Amino acid sequence: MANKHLKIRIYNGGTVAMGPGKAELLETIDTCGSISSAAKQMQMSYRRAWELVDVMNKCFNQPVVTSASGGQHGGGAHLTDFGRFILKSYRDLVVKAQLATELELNQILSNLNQSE
Amino acid sequence: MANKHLKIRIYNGGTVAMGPGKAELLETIDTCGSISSAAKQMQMSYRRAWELVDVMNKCFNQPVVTSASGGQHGGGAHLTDFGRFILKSYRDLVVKAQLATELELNQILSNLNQSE
DNA sequence: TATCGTTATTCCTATTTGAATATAACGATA
DNA sequence: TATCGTTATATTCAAATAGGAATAACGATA
Repeated sequence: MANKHLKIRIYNGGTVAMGPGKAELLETIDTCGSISSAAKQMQMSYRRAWELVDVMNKCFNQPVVTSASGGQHGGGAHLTDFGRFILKSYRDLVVKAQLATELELNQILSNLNQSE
Repeated sequence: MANKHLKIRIYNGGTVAMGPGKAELLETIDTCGSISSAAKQMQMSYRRAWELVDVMNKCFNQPVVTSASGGQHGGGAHLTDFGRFILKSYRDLVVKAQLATELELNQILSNLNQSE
């Protein structure tokens, strides 16, 4: 039953500004301190991780992640306060949505076949 | 600001059982009476519309759409009572989710750049 | 100034997706 | 039984997407 679930994405025009994957990436960058190590931990190419960050930074009116190259450890990336704010808003949004729609969600999920 | 919005999809494993596009298709089939005319109205290929219906019918433990070929007008398709039930559940779910997350949604949407 | 791991970017290829086309089957009706 | 518009399905081709590999730039440190 863990494979039946709800996903919420927030769009800016045709592009996803925030969603499950981007939120997870932000959290992983926060704990890892760099895009590359976050990508490795999430088993995602650096290219893709960087692109997701780029999309977010371009969608919002402030950067959610700042980064620098060079230095002793090659550089790194970290969430901005704004990034933390957006991330928390999204996480809260998902939780509240799940709570508020328990009835309807269950009406749908309980009628799904098993998958995988 | 109409281009900033939230989309909710419900997954059965890796496949989308219900989402904005499938819900709209169900409504259009309901008013049109056939997959082909619904596809035409939504400017979507018949092949794609049929596939979306097929995915839904396979995801759920009962069909959401039944169809028949042949007859005076070539046949047609219509929503089952179960299909109407799932559709209404999804529509209610989306409305309730929006209402319950107004604060967080606005915190995110208000920080998005304009797009298009 | 050489080293290091990371950021940032480009290029090319493989895979996936989507659309268009074609065709058979269907069955109520005239 | 001929007609009709639809369902259902396969095939092919173009387009979009994803992924991998390669490389330059960066800057603190030794």
